[in-house]
Amino acid sequence: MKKQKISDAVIHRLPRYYRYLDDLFNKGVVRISSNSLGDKMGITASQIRQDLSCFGEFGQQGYGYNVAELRAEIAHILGIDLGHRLIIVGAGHLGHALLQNFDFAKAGFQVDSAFDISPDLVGTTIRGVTIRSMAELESYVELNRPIVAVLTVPQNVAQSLADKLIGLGIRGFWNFTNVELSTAVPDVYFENIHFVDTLLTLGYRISHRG
Amino acid sequence: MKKQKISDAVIHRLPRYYRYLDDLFNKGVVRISSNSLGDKMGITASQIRQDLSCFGEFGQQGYGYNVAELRAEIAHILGIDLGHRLIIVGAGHLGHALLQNFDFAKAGFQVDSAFDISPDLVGTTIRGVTIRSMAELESYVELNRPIVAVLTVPQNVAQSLADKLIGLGIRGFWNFTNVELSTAVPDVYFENIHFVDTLLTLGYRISHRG
DNA sequence: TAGATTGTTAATCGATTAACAATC
DNA sequence: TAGATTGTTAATCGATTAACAATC
Repeated sequence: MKKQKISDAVIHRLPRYYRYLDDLFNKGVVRISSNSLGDKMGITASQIRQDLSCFGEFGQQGYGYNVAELRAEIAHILGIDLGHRLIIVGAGHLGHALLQNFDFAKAGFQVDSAFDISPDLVGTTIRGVTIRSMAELESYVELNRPIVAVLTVPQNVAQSLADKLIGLGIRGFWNFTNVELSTAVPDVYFENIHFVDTLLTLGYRISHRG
Repeated sequence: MKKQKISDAVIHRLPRYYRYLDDLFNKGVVRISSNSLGDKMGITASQIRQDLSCFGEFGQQGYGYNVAELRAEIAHILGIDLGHRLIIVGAGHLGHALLQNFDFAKAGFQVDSAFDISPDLVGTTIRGVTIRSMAELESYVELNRPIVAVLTVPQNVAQSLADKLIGLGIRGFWNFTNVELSTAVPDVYFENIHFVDTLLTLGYRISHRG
C-alpha cells in the first residue's frame, strides 16, 4: 500500500464499488476476482486493483476477494459505520420525498430532525422524524451538534442559510438547491446536486445520437 | 475548430457552462473573457477555450465572448432548443416533486404526460399534466412517441419497464431508481441518478476531514 | 495604434491500462 | 504442485495547462 493523496476519480468510484459489492453480498456471493467484478461494472480489473491499493491489501493471490470482507472494508473507508448525524432543512416535496423514501441509515447517516417554515408541516412526523419550526433550527443545532445538513430550501435563501449553519458547526452539505454553495471556512464539504445537469447531458446525447 | 470526438469530460462540463452563462445573462452581463469566467467557475481559462473549441469559434480577440451569444450557442449544442418530448413514469413522492418543482422547459424538455399505478393519483393534474393509468402507457407511447422517460418507479420493475419502453421507441432515460439500467439496443442513453453515491462521497470527506 | 484576448499548438501532468513477479 | 489472481511497477493514453502567434 502506497501512501498518497487519493484522487477525486478514485473517491467517486468508491460508492459504486460499494453498491456492487453490497448487491453481490445480498445475493450470497462469497468470492469475486477483480476480473469478474470488472466485467460486471464495465471497467478494467487493473483499475479495480489499482483503486483498492490506495487503501490497503484486501485480496488474496489465486483466490480474489472475499465479498463480505471487501464490502465491509469499503463501508469502513466511506465512513458508513460512523453513523454521522444529519438534519434536513426544508420539508417541501423533495425534502418530504427523501424523508419518506431515502435510506439514510444504509449510507451511514442518522436523521436527527427536519425543519420547515410551513406551520402545516411543523409538528408532523415522517418515519419517526418530527418536523420542527425554522425558528428552532439554531438552538437545535447548537445543542445537538449534527454534522451534515440536507438543503432542500428555495434557492434565494440557500447561501445565507449555509453560512449560518457553518457557523453553528455543520461541516457537510447535501445541497439540492441548484445553487453552487461555497465558503471560506476550511474543512467544509459540499455535494451540490444539479438535477438539471444530468438531464441536459441526456438532452445532448439524444440530440446528437446515431 | 478541429473535427474530433467530444470527450465525456467536456460533455459533462457543458451544463455547468450553461448554468453560469444563463446566470450572467439574467444579471444583464454583456461580455465576459475566458479568464473572468474561469475565475468564477474555479477552472482555468485554457480549459474553457479548449472546451469551446470543440464546437466552434464563439469569441473575438481582444474582446472575449458575448454572453447572450455564447449562452445561445451552448443551449443549441445541448439541444435545449429542440423541445424533446418526455413522459414521467411513476408519480410517487419523487415523481410528484419533479412534476411540481422541476423546470423541464428550461432544460429543453416538454412534459407530455405522467403515469402511475395508484388509482388515487390517476386522473389528477399537476401543473397542467394529467396523470394516467399505467395500463395506458403502452398505447400512449405508441401513439404520441415521446423520446425520453423519467423513471421514478420501484427498483424491481425498473429494468423490465425500461426494456418495454425501449421497444416502444424511448431513447433516453432519466433514471432515479438506483438500478443501473442497460440495453443491447444501440443509441439508447441512460442517466442513472444515484442519490446515495453523492451522500456517500460526502460521508467519505466528513470522515477523513483535515 | 496598443492592449487584450482569442483559438490552437506544444508541453505537462495525471489517470488508466498492461505486464509480471510474488504467492496463495 | 499447477493454475489463478493478487499488488505494484512500468508503459500508454488522454486530459489539462501553458505558451504564443493571430487579430480585434
